[in-house]
Amino acid sequence: MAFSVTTWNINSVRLRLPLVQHLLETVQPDVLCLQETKCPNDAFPSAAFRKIGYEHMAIHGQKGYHGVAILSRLPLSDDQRLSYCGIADARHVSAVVEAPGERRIRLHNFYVPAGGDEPNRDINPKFGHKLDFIEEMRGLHAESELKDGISSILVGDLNIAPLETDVWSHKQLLKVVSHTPVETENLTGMQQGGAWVDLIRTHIPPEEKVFTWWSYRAKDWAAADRGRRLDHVWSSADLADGLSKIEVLREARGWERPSDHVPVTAHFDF
DNA sequence: ATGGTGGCCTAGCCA
Repeated sequence: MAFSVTTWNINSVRLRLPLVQHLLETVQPDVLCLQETKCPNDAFPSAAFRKIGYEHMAIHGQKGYHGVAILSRLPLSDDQRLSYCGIADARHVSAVVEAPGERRIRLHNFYVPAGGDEPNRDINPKFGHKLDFIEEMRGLHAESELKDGISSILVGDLNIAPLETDVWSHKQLLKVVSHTPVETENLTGMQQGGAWVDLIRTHIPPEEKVFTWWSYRAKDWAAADRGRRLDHVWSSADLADGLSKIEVLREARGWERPSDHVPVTAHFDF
């Protein structure tokens, strides 16, 4: 039984609607999780997605900033929108997908705060917010619903590149927000404490560099290749064995009017 | 080198 899920920080779903449609028509994932939709719920382009077979949606948007959405060809149920750090930002949406083989999977879709420029919470409240957000995410466990027969997948733009090979230069980025030790330790601590499996890294060995984001500010993003792996696909251990392929769509960074993030797809064969 | 580019809330934030 095949099942696939894609995560993509789209940086405005309305501006890049044609790119999302192209992805859905070519990659054809069962589920697409978007971040930074930057779109209030009543302006979300639901009809366009329904028209190409993605009839089930769980959206959590707000005006101008953040925003997450789950689009699915398979039925969704029990959607939830969690609030972190007591702030009502649209940074999380979750739903249970009815996957093939009567498998039920809880999908969590996150947009973690970027954290500002200065990696010091005493002078930069955004960095403190990011650390607190990750700390609160520790409460989310991969096996929390397994007793009810529900497996878990956590995806999204976590804005942290944990491994040395998740950035173009480990040394040069140690003091750059997204790759500081306090962030990377907190993120890997969350994986261990919550028993999440980093699916990208089960298929791409830690010796190999892998990036999902390249800054808009580079003159030539491909030539410089100064990327970071900010986007993640994690799962509960019971699903990890079923992973058949991980696809990081690097070419999407070269599309017309691209997002600065590329889609990552996990293919399962249960 | 303290820039650079891009999106939305028109112009200052945020990434």
